[in-house]
Amino acid sequence: MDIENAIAALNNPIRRRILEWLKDRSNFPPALPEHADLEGVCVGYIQEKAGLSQSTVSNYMGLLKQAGLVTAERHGQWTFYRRNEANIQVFLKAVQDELSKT
Amino acid sequence: MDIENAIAALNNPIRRRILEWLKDRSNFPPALPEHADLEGVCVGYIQEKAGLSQSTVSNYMGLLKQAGLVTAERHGQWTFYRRNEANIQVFLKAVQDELSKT
DNA sequence: TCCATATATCGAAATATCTCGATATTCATC
DNA sequence: GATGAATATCGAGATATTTCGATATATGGA
Repeated sequence: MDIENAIAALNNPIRRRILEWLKDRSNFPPALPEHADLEGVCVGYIQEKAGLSQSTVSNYMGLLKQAGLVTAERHGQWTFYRRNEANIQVFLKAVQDELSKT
Repeated sequence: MDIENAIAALNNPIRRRILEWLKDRSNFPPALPEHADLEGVCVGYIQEKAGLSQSTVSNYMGLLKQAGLVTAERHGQWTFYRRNEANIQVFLKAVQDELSKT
């Protein structure tokens, strides 16, 4: 958990929005039947929702992953991204500890 | 309290460090006798501690102020900056609300 | 009024980020 | 092994940030 990378990754409204969307799978189209049991959302769905180019969204997800805010799992030709809830909490605690006075 | 500006202001290790230093007045040289009753730290002291140019530090403090993380008070030729604890808490709450899942 | 001090603002060069289209890689299917 | 689909990586132009020195502004004192 790198607070430096995490803040940089969060310093962009669309990346923050993606993290919010990923809170709820129902923000995206239903998974394909063969993916019904898998967690996370594929890049294509995120791209469609964000309205940015494929390469930009892939890059964004890479930044979020490098920051530890999401995890990636490959299944066939798809990469499924989902929030890393534990690390997000670690980050929030770290920011709170750094910013709070006492 | 603008979460957008605040994250941008915090996306810099020295600005975050300045906010930490400002938690405790004793991180800086003692105030001049005529300022003994005033809150906050003047730009010169912050500059000295940060080891950056005067214009850079003035710019940094302006960014932190615009983000609502500090307040500025002019007294004579000095500007005294101090943390805006209330807004910092508001910011922390906002980030928590935006990032936390539930 | 003139000068020194503290801070703010300006202009610019170096670097980083954003965002894209093009290309490469990976994997499933025929 | 050729093809198509999903994703990653590359290279580049546009824009933003960093940081500085120089200059402007404000204030207090001789």
